[in-house]
Amino acid sequence: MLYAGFMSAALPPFPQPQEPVDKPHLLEVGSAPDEPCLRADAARNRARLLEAAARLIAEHGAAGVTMEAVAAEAGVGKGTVFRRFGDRTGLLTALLDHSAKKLQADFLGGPPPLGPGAPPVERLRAFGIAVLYRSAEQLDLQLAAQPEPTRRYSHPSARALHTHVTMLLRQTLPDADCDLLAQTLMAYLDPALINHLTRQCGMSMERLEKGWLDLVDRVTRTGV
Amino acid sequence: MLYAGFMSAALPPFPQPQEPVDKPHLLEVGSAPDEPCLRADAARNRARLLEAAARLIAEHGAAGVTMEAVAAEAGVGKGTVFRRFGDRTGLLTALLDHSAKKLQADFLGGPPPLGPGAPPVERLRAFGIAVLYRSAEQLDLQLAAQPEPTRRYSHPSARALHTHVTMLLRQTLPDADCDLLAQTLMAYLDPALINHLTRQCGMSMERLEKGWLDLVDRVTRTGV
DNA sequence: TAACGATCCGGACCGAGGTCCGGTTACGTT
DNA sequence: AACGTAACCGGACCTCGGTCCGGATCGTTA
Repeated sequence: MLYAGFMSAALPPFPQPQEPVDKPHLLEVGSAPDEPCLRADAARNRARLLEAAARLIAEHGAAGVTMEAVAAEAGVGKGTVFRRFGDRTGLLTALLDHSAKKLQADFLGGPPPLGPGAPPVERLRAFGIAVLYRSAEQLDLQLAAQPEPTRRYSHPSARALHTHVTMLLRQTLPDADCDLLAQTLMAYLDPALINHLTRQCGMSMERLEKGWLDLVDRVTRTGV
Repeated sequence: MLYAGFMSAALPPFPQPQEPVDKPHLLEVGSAPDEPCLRADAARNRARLLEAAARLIAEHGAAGVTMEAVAAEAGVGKGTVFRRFGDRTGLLTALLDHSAKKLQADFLGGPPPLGPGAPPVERLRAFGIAVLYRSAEQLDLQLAAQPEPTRRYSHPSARALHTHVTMLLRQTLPDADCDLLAQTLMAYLDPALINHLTRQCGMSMERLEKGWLDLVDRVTRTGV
């Protein structure tokens, strides 16, 4: 099983034709009981689609899989795919949802140094390493799931990570513009960059890791 | 006139069907006299296409212009557009070529603090500000011209900037992994990020500017 | 200037993402 | 159990980026 999170939330009363429907519900830790829950057939199809996508991607690579093929493999109409996941990015993102939620759980409530309990800078270091390796594992999928430039940073998952880094930074550098610094740190962990450095420049993961630790040091080094 | 650089280089002897043809010739400072020069009609059409594209983009925005429309506006076949510029990204990049070359000339041979003559850190500061404002001016075009994640960092223009930053860093931090640090600094100047921060988060350019100066300080701050 | 070959042109063609809407199905209600 | 409606399904359809190749052009050589 590569996927998870089969429940999803529907939009407000209005079934306005062709809208996402499958918002990434990260960070919704026990809030509003707002889960209309899919109709039985819809849920079944959703599951089938994720399975089918995972199968095809394992076989042909994320880049070589067409939406129509996924629909066919799932024994479902093309419209159903788009109704459920909005667009290609949405489907791919849903496949990453499991590991995304796990990561989030780890740094929100897991054991130190990733989770609470360790000093902020320590957590920051661990965070980077964790993200680095997670991205490396699923590079192809991460790349294929990357939305167009306009949406890249507004994506809920990206914002969650960014928010966390900002918080850690603020605990260390109360007077700095942590929002911007966090953005910079996150940029270092961008899958596209990791891809470039490892596959096109031939750098080793160890080097990237060292680079992260060094970067964190430099950024958090308080005044001269 | 928004465009420039009407000359272009053709590929080796073999006219292998459907290949770029219009490589961005940045960094070719007076090297090989390797410029077969386009045939008259080809050059004429290239110019027409750039004009047409600039017109349409000014009118409908970079995102709302189709390749076919550009071809039509230029009174040319669709195939001609792709033969000349390879793909959509290629055409958009060509439109940015003028300002790209100007920027490059400025920091390679212009007056300090951008050009040689000022201390490296000073040049780095000026460089970031310059790139920041250049991107802000042509945000839409820069966004639309951004290639897919896999090619983003390998693009010649990006590499040129990166190389320069690396050099400046190495003059300041001879013992650091300047390649990686440069990548981080460049990431701060990514058009997609600037777009997000200014238009989606509502930050001011002044804040971004301060952020850059601060970042450069932190990164170049030599050991405790 | 006539003829020839390399280069280029154009628009029909293809594949893939995304949309639409008539028909179908699930589920609460009576 | 029959019914009504909201939600869902499917696949035809559209658009747009990108490809292909027969035919037209340019520039050169004789």
